[in-house]
Amino acid sequence: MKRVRRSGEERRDQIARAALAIVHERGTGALSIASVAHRVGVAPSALYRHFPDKDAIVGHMITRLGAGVRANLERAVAEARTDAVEALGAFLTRHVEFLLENRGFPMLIFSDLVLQHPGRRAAMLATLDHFRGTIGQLVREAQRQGAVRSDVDPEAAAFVFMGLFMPAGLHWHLAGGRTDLVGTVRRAWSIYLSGIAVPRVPAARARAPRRTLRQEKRS
Amino acid sequence: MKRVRRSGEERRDQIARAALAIVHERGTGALSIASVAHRVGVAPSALYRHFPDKDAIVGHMITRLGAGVRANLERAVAEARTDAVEALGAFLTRHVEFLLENRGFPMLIFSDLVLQHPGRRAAMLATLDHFRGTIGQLVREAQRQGAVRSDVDPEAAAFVFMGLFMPAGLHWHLAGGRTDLVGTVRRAWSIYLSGIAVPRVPAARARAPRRTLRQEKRS
DNA sequence: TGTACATCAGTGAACGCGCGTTCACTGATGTAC
DNA sequence: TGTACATCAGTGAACGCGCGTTCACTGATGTAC
Repeated sequence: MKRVRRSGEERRDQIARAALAIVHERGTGALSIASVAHRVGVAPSALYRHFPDKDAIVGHMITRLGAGVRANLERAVAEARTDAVEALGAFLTRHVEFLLENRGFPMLIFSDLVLQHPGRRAAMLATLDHFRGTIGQLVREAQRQGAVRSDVDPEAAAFVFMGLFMPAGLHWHLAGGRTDLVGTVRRAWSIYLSGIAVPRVPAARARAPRRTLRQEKRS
Repeated sequence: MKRVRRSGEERRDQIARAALAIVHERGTGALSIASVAHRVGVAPSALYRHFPDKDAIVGHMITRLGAGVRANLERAVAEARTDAVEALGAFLTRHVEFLLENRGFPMLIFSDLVLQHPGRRAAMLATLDHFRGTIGQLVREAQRQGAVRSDVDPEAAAFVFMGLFMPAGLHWHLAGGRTDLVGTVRRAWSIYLSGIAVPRVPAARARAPRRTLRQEKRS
């Protein structure tokens, strides 16, 4: 067999990507040293040159994915200074695109690899709290900007926000990627916006329309 | 060892309940013939007197759970004749209670046991479509009853409805059951209602208030 | 009520299999001289 | 530019382990007489 030698970090990322692809295509139960090695094109024992054990491979995958989610959130916070509602909408789209690029991610979160591993479970809870907290912060910012009703509970609004992509994602996954995930999430976002936005004032007392609040059109 | 003999269907249900408890407590990876048998208090080989193989045990669990969800949905449809919005709210509470009584259920749905099993995956998609379809139907009924705005897309509203308990449930699970799941879902329901309900008419043109539409109070 | 028998839930040893991991060895690559 | 050597990614055989499942056997329970 021809041996192809690769240097450290390049191989580590390649292994993590192969592992995520296997989780997406065949589930976490198919994630074995043998299956990852086969996908990378290497003998199973070769993986131990790059990671101390299987657990470290899973850890590397999750760390990279968590960093991706946090980067998107930070970008949303920066964008929220000008228009918090638009920042929320843009983040939602970006987050769905991120999930589409890392399709094994949701399955990984709900798997034993995370839920039965105390450290990673705690880290996942912290990430979830960070996610909720940031969304809640953006909702408060939107309230300050006058785009979201002041009687809306930002905490609850953050929970509902996370619910905008979860059912659509589950359906998309069960249907084998044959549903319009982006469109479904966009329509859900539209309803969400109606639920939290400052209502349109009666025509007689109308102020100038908000340009930045891009409400979706419904058929 | 003392042998305790049990008749057929009683044992089958006991085995299914033990399996679900193991999934909840230790994850699907810990669901083995040995672990289930140990929990039931029987030798591993004894399970083969009640099920042809492990797959049949998983199938029995899922069938029972699916029937529970469908029963709750049918009850909601019956209740919707008088007040569809109240039926939706009551169903949401009942569904959360059902999840609390069958705590391994969400983990089971997202596991390889369902996702990597073509038949069960198709059945799960059908159940999800049935769920969405029924909720959409209730939203349409609520529109006919004048409680939900006519410009709301019932399909999208059904997706958002499913998102009301998913993030709260995930958070509850990651936090080890130490969050107020029922309260969180109730607050999410409140925001959802604001998003789809017919807006309160200005005081000058106010009609009689709808008694049956119980909107949650926010602090 | 007492006895003989059929039924069938439960048992424990054994199996083949894929798993994660170890380890002595290989040989291509980069570097020092 | 050529040679000797250190480095280290990759190899394949071997390991112990838990898995799902099989199978001949056990013995308590229910029933027929």
